[in-house]
Amino acid sequence: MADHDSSPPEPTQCDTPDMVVKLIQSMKRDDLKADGRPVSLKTLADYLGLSPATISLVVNDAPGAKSIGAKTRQRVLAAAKKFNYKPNFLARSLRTRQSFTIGVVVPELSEGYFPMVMSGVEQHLLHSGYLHFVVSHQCKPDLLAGYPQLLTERAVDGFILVNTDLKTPVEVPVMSISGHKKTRGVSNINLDHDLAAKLALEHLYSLGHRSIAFMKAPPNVLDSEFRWKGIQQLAADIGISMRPELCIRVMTAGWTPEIGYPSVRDLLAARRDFTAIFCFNDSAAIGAIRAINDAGLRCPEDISVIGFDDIATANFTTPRLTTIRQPLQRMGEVAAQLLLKRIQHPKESYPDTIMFEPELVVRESTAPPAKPVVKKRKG
Amino acid sequence: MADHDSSPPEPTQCDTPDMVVKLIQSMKRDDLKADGRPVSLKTLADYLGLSPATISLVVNDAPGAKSIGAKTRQRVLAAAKKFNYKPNFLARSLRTRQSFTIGVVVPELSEGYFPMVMSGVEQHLLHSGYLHFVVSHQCKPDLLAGYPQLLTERAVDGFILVNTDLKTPVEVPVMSISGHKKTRGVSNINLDHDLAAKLALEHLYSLGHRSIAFMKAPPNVLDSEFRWKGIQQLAADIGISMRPELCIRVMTAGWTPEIGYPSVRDLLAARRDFTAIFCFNDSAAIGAIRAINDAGLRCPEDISVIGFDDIATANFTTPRLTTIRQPLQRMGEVAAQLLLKRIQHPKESYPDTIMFEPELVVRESTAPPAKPVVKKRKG
DNA sequence: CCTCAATAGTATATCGATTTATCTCTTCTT
DNA sequence: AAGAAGAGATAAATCGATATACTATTGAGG
Repeated sequence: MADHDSSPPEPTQCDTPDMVVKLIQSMKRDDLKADGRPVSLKTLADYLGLSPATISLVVNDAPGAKSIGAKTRQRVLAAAKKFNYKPNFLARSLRTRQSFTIGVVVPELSEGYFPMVMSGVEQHLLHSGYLHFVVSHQCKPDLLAGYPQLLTERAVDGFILVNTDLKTPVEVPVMSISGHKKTRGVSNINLDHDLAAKLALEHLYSLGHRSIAFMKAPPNVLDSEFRWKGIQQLAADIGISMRPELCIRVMTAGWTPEIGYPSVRDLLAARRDFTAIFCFNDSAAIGAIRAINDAGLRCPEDISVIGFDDIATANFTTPRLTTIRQPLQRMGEVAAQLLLKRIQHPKESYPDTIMFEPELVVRESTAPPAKPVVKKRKG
Repeated sequence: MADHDSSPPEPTQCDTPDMVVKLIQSMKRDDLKADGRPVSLKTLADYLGLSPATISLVVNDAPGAKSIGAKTRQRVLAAAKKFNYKPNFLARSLRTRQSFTIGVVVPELSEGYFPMVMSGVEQHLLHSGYLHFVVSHQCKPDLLAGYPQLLTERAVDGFILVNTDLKTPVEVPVMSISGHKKTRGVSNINLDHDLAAKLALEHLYSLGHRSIAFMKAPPNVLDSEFRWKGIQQLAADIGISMRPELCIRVMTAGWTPEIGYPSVRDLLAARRDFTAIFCFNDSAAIGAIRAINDAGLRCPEDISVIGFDDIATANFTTPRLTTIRQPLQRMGEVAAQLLLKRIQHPKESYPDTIMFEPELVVRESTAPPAKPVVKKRKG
């Protein structure tokens, strides 16, 4: 009756229903039914004269598939392949309560920092069959409160927060990169800021710098306080005094050079009794160098600059940037990895903090001060 | 019987089932049922003594809700609010065949270019209740082929491609930024590269440059050929000769300064008979300047450099970068906007190309050549 | 009193998969 | 021959919402 050229394998007098005939006849693309919808379990079941349950079991190689004969199994797999059957993700997610989707919350999509973290995150997630939603809250309170909510409604299986604190807890595992807040259900991925301070300050100190300016990050850089504490501690230990007049604090949010520029410009307008400046990230450092140049000074001859992060551009600025490298991509990767572990094995216990080690990358923006200002008096 | 403190409004002898009693009693959070699952239509229906259909109609303010009385409507809305009812996205998407999700495909998550486009995209999508998946194909053929497939399985309502060509067509609307390929169902968002070439070359020409080097983008920068054609055309018009020896072509993929550096370093090692160089993007320009400095030359005194894109860092490098600005954020925004229109009104007809105008941003990296090399002979 | 229309809401099928309990045959055992 | 065991597959409930067709009631009009 049906004059189709390709018949179901093992034709056990399968009474092909109309729909299937149409399917076969209209087959421009093997993966679309006559109505333009993708092939479903049911279509496949009708085609093979089996039940949807059987198909499902075989296709997923589920435990229950043990009871399906080898021959049938082959038939199913062959048909699935022939019609390029792909399970409907929404239907499956609805049933299994797993979306294979992660929510990623970042302050903004800017240069340098976030792309590096994200590329680590993406790399691991994609390997594991997960996709992710990205939202950027711009440090606006309403978005900060709303996005986790929104993502929860979208049924994400977990969160990765980058430099972002949750206002209200969520019901799924959370990884927080540079978050620092100890919360139940949240694992933190942080840098060892004490070590970072040590690397940076000892480097400057060993070059001969004694009068150092510090650019403290704005409050919405959550690492800020920790990095600051590390710096203060170490300055005390080494014997570098942190004169308040030389500690500038950026107050505006953002991860672009625009952040570093005005504060250093203003500082230089007010005073020049320092030989180095420690910036809270590389972008700010680029802004700082620009301000130094604009003030008619040179980096590093007049003022050394050290940055933080080691973004891709750092190695190509003039001068090349000396900086404290954060293994950002790796941190993103580990965040993704641990998150998936926590999602897949929720019962186990997991570390609530994972610490990464920074690394000093010496390039050209730091050098011995031209006229070393040695401060003798201590404490 | 049920001694709960909060009874359903309008107690029309509603025979609260056990479940509801438990619900009320265990109410730590109003939005979770006793079993820890979110409140569903059914829960709400049982609670109010109505049918799920009614709740659905009212909550969605659907056309059919006209037939629901004002009093009932109020009760439903009040209860929905009280229990913080949020429809299950997966269930809804399954039924309505709309995921409110867009797939965004980019080559990589790098500095500069992509974050700017993405922030425009994100801004518009979020406003409209859409989220997006981001995948980066790294210019690898298998990923390039696989990701659109993957995203299709995830039931995205549309695609935004950034500097990416689809290998096989998809069934949903597509916006292609910097794509240039005319395909049915794909709208292109492009820059006017002829104008861009004009702006750049006339700027250099008017400064007195006659011997100009050109850095041609690698093949995986899809704008490459168009920008190149525009440049060649204009060079001919103006009377600037493009000597092949001065046309360098970057072959490796990537959007970091690392791309521009080696080619310019090698060029300078071979010859120095040019006074300006036109780079295919700002990152490459940063790399180029670095190579110029490393060769013991100065920018712009010895060699002027002009970039492309106007990324955030361009205004803070030393020297500040003269560049051709692409309205990247705006392009992302328009892509998102038109995509949603196409998704929501598929029948209408839409432009297959939207052209944006570039803008010349003059900063410090271009200046008159120290010893203008005037070439008199023409064609 | 009957009909028509409007009002208020519900029953039911559906979207496409997953999962568990069950059912039907064989075949083997005793 | 009865019963157990196992193989092979399925029926049916479920996930949570949406959309269409339908019922029941009331009131108005003739």
